[in-house]
Amino acid sequence: MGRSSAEQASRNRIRILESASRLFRARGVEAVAVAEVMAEAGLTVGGFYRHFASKEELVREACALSFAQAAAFWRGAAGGAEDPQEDRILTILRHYFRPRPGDRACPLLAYAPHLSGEAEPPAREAYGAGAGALLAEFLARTPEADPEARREAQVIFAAMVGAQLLARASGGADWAKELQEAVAGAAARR
Amino acid sequence: MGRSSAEQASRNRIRILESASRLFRARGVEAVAVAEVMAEAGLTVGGFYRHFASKEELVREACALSFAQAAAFWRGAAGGAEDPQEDRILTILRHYFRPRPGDRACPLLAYAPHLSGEAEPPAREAYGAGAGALLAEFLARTPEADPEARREAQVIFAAMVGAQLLARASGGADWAKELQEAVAGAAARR
DNA sequence: TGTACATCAGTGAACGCGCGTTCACTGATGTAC
DNA sequence: TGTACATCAGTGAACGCGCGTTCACTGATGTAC
Repeated sequence: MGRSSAEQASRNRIRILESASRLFRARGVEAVAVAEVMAEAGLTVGGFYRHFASKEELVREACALSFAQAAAFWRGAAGGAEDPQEDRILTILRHYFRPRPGDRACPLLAYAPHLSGEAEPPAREAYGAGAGALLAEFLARTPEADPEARREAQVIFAAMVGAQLLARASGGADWAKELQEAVAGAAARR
Repeated sequence: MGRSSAEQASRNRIRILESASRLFRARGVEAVAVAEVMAEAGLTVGGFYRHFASKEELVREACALSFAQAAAFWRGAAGGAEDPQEDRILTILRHYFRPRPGDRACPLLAYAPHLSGEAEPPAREAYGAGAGALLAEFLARTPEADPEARREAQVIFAAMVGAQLLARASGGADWAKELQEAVAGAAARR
């Protein structure tokens, strides 16, 4: 196989990013090799560096994509609730805790470990921007003029992430499930 | 250097665990090499396998130790509050968010990434037990007979963990600090 | 108590493996005339 | 439009490095007599 056309090449670039987003969300950044991402995209390792300067750069762009996908999913989930009167935050939260295929796992958790250690600023910024946007999506479902409701929603957002982390890490311990229920209860009771 | 005495050996074993606990909490399990743990304990790599069957086994025991240390620290922090009338959950939470040396970082976050992926059950159980005990320590500071207060404390616990995760991963983004403040506010207002 | 010997904690080098990255090469694409 | 040539997306093997683990060896410790 020789050189690909410019259009084919940019299609491939997108495929690589989509594969990376899926795999990183499913198994985390460290556990996924560049070669695996390329194979998933139907390519071989060598070509990778025609598209990205390093794995770090791939992580940055895949991270941004993952957050964009999650935000779009939240919009769809909250918009498409059966009962339009139902609390939209609660809808998102139910979706969040529902078991789902790994490749749609929450980027908030999936990319965090790789960044908490020794990551460079650009990667942190990609995460910070994406996660901030997701939080904004969440808080947009709360009355503008009510700062108290906003703070409550912030607490619920943080609790949602924390409870999910603990449930995953403990392998679904009972106390972790109890935490999730408490968070869902708080969201319902707002 | 030849064989060490039985007492020296068991002292060394403890030193290895303490080094591992420090390093794992500071930088995470994956980022710390066995050789580094041994060097920190004043030993060399080769001797490691006289004490532990594998790195995984070290992780399990270090994880248990880290949680025990954190629980003891919480007890001390809550017990030693200047104003004995001050809310003890709030005291723990203030401690939790306060910046501190990496080697005292929260095991809830430090060990989670290594387990969320493909860890074996025994490691998950060590985490589940330790984290469950830490949660119990937290909930013990809430009135026994008030199930509503208990649920509130559970939400605050989860929110505390989630807010800290987001603050770390985003590198201290403004929105993350705002989350932390909202959580602290909720704990104060209980 | 003293002596001979087996045990085994700790050493330091080497092995094996996975992974990020590089490189010479291929041949279709794009371009200049 | 056709032709000659440069470009460069993608290939597949190789390199280099870090890390978990193994291994032959050392010599102090522990034990049997």
